[in-house]
Amino acid sequence: MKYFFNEIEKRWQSYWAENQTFRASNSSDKPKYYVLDMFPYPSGAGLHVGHPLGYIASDIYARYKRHKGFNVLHPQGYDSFGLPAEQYAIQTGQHPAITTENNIKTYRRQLDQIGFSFDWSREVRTSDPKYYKWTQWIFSQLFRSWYSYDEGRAKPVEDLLSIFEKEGNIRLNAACDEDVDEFSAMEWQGFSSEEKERILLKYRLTYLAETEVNWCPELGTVLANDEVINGVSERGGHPVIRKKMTQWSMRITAYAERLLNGLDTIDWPDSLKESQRNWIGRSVGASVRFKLKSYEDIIEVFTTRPDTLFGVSFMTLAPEHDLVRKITTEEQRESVESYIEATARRSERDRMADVKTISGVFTGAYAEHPFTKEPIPIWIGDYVLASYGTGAVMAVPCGDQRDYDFAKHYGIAIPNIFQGVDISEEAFADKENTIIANSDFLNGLNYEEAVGKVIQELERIGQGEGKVNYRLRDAVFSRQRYWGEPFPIYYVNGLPQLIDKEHLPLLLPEVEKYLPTETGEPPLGRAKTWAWDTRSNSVVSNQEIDNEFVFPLELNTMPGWAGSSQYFNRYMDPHNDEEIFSESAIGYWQQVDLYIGGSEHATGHLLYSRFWQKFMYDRGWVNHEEYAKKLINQGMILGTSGFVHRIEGENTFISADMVGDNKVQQLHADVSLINASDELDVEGFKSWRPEFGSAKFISNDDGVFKVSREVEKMSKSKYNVVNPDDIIERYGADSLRMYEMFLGPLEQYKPWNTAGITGVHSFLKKLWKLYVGQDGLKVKDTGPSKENLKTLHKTIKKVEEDIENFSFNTSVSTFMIAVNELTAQKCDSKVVLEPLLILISPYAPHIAEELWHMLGHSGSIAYEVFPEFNPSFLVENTKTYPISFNGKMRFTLELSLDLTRDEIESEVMSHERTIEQLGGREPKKIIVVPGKIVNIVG
RNA sequence: GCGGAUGUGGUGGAAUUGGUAGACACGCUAGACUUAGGAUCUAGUGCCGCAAGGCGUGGGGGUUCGAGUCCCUUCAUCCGCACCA
Repeated sequence: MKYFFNEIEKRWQSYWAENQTFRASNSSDKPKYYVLDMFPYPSGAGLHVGHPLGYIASDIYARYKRHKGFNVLHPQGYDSFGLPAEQYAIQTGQHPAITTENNIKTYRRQLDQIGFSFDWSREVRTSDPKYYKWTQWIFSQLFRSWYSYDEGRAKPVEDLLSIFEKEGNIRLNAACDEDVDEFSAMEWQGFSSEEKERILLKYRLTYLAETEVNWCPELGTVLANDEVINGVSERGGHPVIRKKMTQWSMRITAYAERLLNGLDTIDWPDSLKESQRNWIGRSVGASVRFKLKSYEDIIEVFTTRPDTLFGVSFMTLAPEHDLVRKITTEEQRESVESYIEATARRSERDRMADVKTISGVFTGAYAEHPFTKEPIPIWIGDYVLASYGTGAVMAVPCGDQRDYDFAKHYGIAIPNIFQGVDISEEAFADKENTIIANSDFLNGLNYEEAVGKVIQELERIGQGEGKVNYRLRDAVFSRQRYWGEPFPIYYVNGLPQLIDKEHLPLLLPEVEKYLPTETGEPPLGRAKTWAWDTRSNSVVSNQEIDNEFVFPLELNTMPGWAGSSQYFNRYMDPHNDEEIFSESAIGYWQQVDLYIGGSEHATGHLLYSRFWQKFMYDRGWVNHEEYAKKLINQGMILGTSGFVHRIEGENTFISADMVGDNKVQQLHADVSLINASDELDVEGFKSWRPEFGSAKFISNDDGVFKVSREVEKMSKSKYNVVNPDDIIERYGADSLRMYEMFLGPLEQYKPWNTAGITGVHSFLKKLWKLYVGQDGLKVKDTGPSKENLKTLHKTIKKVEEDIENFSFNTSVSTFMIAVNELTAQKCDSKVVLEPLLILISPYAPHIAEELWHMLGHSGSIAYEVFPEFNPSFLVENTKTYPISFNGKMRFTLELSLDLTRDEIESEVMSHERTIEQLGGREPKKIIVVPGKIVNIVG
């Protein structure tokens, strides 16, 4: 009987579907385990072999945990709102919902044939109204909440109202907009309800604000900071400019400190945590307020070096700073104005790229030093960023290289405030070895002492205090797109009003075109039925807007990360129409135990979702502040592109090893036309690209045409995509699964190389032959040999360790060794071969099910409990051998695992060694040299 | 500039806590059996050398009886952040 993998795999996939084998229950006697994948965006191109890597790893772990007796939740869904479907809609007029539905069908078919153990009964789609109802609900809860710094948590707005009623906002320590004025309880009570609403909006966790945003004219939308890479859009690479717009924002900055501290409590990769720490960008220092010489206004700066306050010789403001125009003197006005204009014209990208040029202009105005009262000239310069700190810096040229360069360039004084340091060539920025001088009350102090002292003095005179500053900005939450969640918001006199939970979801309206309107409004501006009737609480025609009962609805939609920020909790109770999830569901599943996904989401999804989780926690809807205990980043599988070489200016291609001094262009050739020896199928290439049908091809001396190879991201446009369908067709899903794991460590980036798959494929054939001969099943009820058992238990031990450490690649090797050994031993004992199947089934579930079935079992192998590891079979011979070294003799003792502690002890004592270093472990091997125990292995 | 990671055969990669480096697989070499199986089986395969033997984990140094592993230093590659005050 041959191993017909295609037949076997289809049979078991339909068995699992029919029997709902992997359906998880929300109650069980077993302990729970939640294994989560980052759900995919269903793109039109379908899956390539790189996509399932993480899914295979998590599936192995999920199946392993079931074998270990856990009730495993392993769901899957689709992040189905997004730009590509919308752009396709703009081009073709096809509704994004249809595109999305088709793409999902392809994804599901491809996922199914890999044999994942997903519980599809819990599938969620972010574009499904039943799902986005709850995305809208969370938005409304954020709208109804504010953040108390005193209590360190989010609270309902009602609490804020009662504080305002009782004592105004004078003593309030809450996250809010910069421009909130103080008011007393009396004043609050005197405000109109409209004024009250405007003030409340400044405290809500999601709020409307005129913000400077990353506007991408090409995409017609605003992008979040993490969607802008080097000044161009992440998607499409279009230029991005700064623009002021009224937008919804999320007050994520309120959570900056907790997002940072929380990182210490979770088992996530260090590099990813570091990215988030960089992104949050905490720096400790002081806020200092400088009085202006001729105005009432003050300039507030943030500095990490308040100890150098006496070294200030000028100040620099960002050109966009609010006070610039006001304080500029008449003589300087012209040059200041032209500088501001020049800066505005430069894109953020140019500004970043051009770090070396020093530029700035004197405003003519002076500030006053808080202690010496000396005048400090105020400059503007584009090295100061409006978006960081207060957009103003106190310049200390002796202690900061940029300030130093600026001062040198414009001939500003560079006073030295460091004891025994030469600053004639460059600034001295070393905090550790600082002794302050020429600084009045700070003289003789080191960095730490000086910081403490100066902050104390600043506080005393009311011109500053210690401060922690963050790089993290509030997250812009509006997108000028069609294919996203509508905001549950309508406007009365320009003020946002929430639509109640009972009337959600607010469905996405139909539009004729998916482009922005002629007047530049978002696509929802084209919807004819997009007004809110407060009497019927329903959507009605825009024509009915009467400013009394019927009001306009929000035209923006939510960004991609909205739908992905709570999906992991929704899986716990995905069909609940009354609540986002029930208390009992969240109480049972608690949090994600293992989350596997790509590191590209480090500062996007993985930060925003932590933020929402903390908010949900504050309001008591979830019971863990971090939703994912452990996270693993799977490395990308890269493509190996092939390049043909065309001689410049001619329609002649030349074999890669014949190029020599010829000037050539490199062109991508489809990888399916290239064999493992880098030889091109020339005829295939000609018909693949008709324009090259008549081209000449110069082969090498062996008569073959070679291509050159390069490792790149797998992508359609690079013609290096390997489709899993083809691999499965030829080698089977089990081979694909095992090979993807065998390719290398899970976390590593690695190129796909189809050639090596024959190794794991022939392993599966050998495995099959171990159980099945020409006349059928070979397995017998005979007793196992000691050797058989040793192989089995060695394998169990190693594979368990490997899975627990996520070293899936080495366990594939372990299986190969085991099968080779058992084949050599001619093992036919059921006692050995049955548990081996359970061990292999997470990796190659189809062949395991088939053989399990052939062994006479009626149910699925998926819930069989893993065999216990029994170390007594791991008998090693005790070996002693002398090794001579440096004229002295040393010797190694190898003791077997089945010795008791006492036996080991006496063995060691007989060599007159101490036992202290043995610890509590049961050693397998003790290595001893004369005089001391060197090491214990075991 | 700051931070993180990685350097092992022709290739992907193994090597628990410092203990026989190169498991396993690809590829390659030779052979066997057969030519409809994308075969299978046997032997070999780090480098130099006929051999004895020597050399070997990016380079240099150190600790140790012993270093791929620990420490210092240096080089290379990749990733994140960045006129961040």
